[in-house]
Amino acid sequence: MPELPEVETTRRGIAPHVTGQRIVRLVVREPRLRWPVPASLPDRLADRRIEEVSRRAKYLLLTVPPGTLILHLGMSGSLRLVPAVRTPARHDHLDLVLADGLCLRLTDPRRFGSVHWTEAPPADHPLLRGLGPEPLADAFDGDWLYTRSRHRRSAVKPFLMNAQNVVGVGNIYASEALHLAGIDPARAAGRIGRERYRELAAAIRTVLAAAIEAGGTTLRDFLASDGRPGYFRHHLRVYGRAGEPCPRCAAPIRLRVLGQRATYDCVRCQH
DNA sequence: AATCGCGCCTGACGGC
DNA sequence: TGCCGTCAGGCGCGAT
Repeated sequence: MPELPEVETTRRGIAPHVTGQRIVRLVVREPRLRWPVPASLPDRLADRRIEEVSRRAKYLLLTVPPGTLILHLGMSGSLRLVPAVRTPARHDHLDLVLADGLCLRLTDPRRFGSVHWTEAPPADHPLLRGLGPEPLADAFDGDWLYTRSRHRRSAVKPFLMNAQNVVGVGNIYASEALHLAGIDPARAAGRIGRERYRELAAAIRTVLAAAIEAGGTTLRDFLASDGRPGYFRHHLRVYGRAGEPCPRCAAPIRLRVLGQRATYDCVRCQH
């Protein structure tokens, strides 16, 4: 399931191949994604050039003057570069066919992903407008989290997963970062002090950077643009490890449901 | 204003 | 073996 590291892995994988390439055409085989793929999209993209591939939160942004193609991978989506002549498989919903004979192929079994086109600055798009800071950027730190969390009564884990507070921290990395920082995921966000938020912000950066380094986390279906899985799964400290010993104190890892999400923590060393 | 709960969708998995 | 019910999971949205 693509979280920020998986999307960044995808961006890094495709950028060298697609940057500067001319789009021959867009082939839409299945427009029924989370939102319908705009019918006008093929006309807008044909014969245009991809200038840049960037990322905001979990959105991939392809700069294609005069606009921007915005892609979200949902939770089962992946983008791969394949020969345009390769026969598409069942969940290969669209192909961005490039001038060099390859195509960028979007595969998404659950169809929670989406594709958007905007000719305004992408930051103004309704889906991006309200997003919080990038966790790996300077604008994100413990002081920001501390300020944002005052008087919040919700648990810190769903607080972290709220993209208005910080983007890109999904279910896996929220559990991981809270373990690294020694914070109980169920603790009220408003009852955590400034210093602990500084530790938490550092833990988020550490976990995300390490996950990007490992090529993301593959649980079931995430594949990078070259078709290889991510290897961060082997580095996960608590996620998916209920009953196993905590890597820090050896007490058992617990599985709870918090905000309707599976949440893993150590019964002893997170407070 | 903050928070909760729903629904989208498929594949995996467990029970029988 | 095969069928069927259940569930995860990102995230926007409507309800509270």
